[in-house]
Amino acid sequence: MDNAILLGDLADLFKVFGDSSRIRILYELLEAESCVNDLAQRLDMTQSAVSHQLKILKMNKLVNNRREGKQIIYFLADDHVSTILSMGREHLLEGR
Amino acid sequence: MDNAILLGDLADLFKVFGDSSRIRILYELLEAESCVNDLAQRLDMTQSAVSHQLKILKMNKLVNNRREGKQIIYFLADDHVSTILSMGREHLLEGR
DNA sequence: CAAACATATGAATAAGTGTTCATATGTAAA
DNA sequence: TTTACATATGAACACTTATTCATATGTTTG
Repeated sequence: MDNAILLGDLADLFKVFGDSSRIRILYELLEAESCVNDLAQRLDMTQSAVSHQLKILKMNKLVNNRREGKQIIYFLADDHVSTILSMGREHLLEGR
Repeated sequence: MDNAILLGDLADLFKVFGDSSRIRILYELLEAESCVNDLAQRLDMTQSAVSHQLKILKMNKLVNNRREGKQIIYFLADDHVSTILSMGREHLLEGR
């Protein structure tokens, strides 16, 4: 058995969380799944910028999507996302 | 009461984890507290590079240090560090 | 106090990255 | 099959950042 994880991969995963635009997208999706334009509007970002970031989130399996008519609905891939975010929050809260 | 966390701060925290040098340092410290030169040797990094990264880890309260004679011993600040690392590992392991 | 050892720091450089702009792809409606 | 809508993509630019090199700070030993 080989449970070993490449530390580089681990760093790459955290790198995804290390951008405030992506964090804000994840938080939005934590509340409700939504399409690209809705995210862009709510976060006051360009449609292009959101799309670029969603691609990165998807590649890292943090979000998934499905087509629904014209639009594409994005949603969180699993609950690791919210767990990881919570751990980060806790660390910040205790460091006050 | 205000439990709110600035999402930018959260991103900044994860940014710290998003570098393989820092992750490797944290993993070494997870096994045993150590001084700068030992880390540099074991990780095959410059003493300067290690020192620079330790400074960032310290600023973010992920590690602490104490002086012991000539050398300065670094160690993990709390167990959030290992918890956060574990969450990341789990996500990677399940995505296979 | 001087020499040796351990760590920290600052400037410079190279590599990586997020956003914007323009445009392409793909889907639904007329 | 045009037209309009929703999203994706690629190139360019500005910005951040990790490492290296040289050197400074601080501690112990002779």
